[in-house]
Amino acid sequence: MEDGQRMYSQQGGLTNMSGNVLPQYNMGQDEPSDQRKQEIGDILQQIMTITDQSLDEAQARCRKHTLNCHRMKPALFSVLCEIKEKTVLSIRNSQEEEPPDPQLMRLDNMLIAEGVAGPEKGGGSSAAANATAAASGGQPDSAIEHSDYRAKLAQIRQIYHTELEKYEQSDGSEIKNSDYEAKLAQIRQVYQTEYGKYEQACNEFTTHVVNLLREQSRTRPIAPKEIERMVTIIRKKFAAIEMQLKQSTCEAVMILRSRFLDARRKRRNFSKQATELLNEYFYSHLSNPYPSEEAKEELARKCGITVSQVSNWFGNKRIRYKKNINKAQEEANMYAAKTAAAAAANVGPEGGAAGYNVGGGQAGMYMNLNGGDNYQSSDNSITPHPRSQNGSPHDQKPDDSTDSWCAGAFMQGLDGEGDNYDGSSDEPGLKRPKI
DNA sequence: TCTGATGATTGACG
DNA sequence: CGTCAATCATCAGA
Repeated sequence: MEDGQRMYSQQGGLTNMSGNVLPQYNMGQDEPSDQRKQEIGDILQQIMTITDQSLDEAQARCRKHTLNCHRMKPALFSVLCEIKEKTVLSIRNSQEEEPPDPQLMRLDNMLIAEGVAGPEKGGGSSAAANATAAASGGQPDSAIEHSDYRAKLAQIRQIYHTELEKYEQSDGSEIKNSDYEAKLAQIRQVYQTEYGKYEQACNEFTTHVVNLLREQSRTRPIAPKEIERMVTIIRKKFAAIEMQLKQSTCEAVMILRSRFLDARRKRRNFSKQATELLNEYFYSHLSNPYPSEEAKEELARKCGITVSQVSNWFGNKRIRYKKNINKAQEEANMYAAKTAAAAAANVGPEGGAAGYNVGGGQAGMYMNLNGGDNYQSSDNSITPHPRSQNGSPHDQKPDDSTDSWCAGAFMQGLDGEGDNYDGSSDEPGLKRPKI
């Protein structure tokens, strides 16, 4: 804009950028009269200073009016426009039609792929459309100040980043399956909100500038084309912010995803106390180690883990107990003794090990099963393994899970309260080869 | 570094 | 849907 001021000399002579006089713009007069010279000088002076005057002054309005009504104005105006056409525009015309930023395209593609942006689910496009509608449909005179605009941008950025951090920090250690979708949705929402705000700010500012230019175009040679160009320049400036927003969103999605994938495989041992509690429950319900939903919830609460973790634990425990009964028995012994001791301390000798239906029976039962009665009947064609050998049941696919847990071994009396565990039965033959 | 223990995941089954 | 069985991936102690 300032080039305009430099372009026009006080004498009314017109110079181009290099300062040469342009004779063809001498209004066609060989020798303009002094008065005419004076008039032209006046009007140019007014034109040059008009941008320095504040817009809302009544006085300024008055001056603008007189300027606009000046009889020389149309002629001068067209000349100025022509000059501009030939200088400024031709300079800038060369750098139009830039291809879209490839990085922005990449970001866009990723956001669409992740479902953060895109048409489905009322994505960013609709938010953008809303923002556009709001901005364009709104008052055109919503001329925000320059400082306002900066503050707004800063605000957008800040809000976005605080939100982002909130999501990143919120117990990132444990991301469960359901959480992932929820968090992605949160990111999507933040992104769309912020994108909307960004669009709105951009549009407001653009509108503001356009209005300003239109206003000034009445007194200065500003062509519609130039206004358009200014709009694209503004968009370009704003694009940096857009890029930042998209980049941050992409990062957030990537972080979320990697954390989620990590969390799936990460394994943290339960606390000793939790394991203790679980083991106590397991061994005290060894005849039927299938806790009800309520029991699971109770255990989960006591252990500070989730119900599904309790389920996992019992699933693992059962299968591993069966796989290695010998060892498990030692453990069972331990827990039986422990509880017995605890009970003895609390209640008295008679109440000891009340809950422990385990019984040395297990091992024996298990043996019996394999050795004798009905086990092989259930086991199809496979020849029954002689108990004494460690030929071991580990190859039994159909397994003993037929009617009851662990080959139905512990079914009977074991459940009874009274009987405490006698670790007497030790069956070396039970040892099964490790897989 | 090796190895057993262990929590989590997956596919099959009833 | 809950469970089993196999398997994976990591932890933790030697």
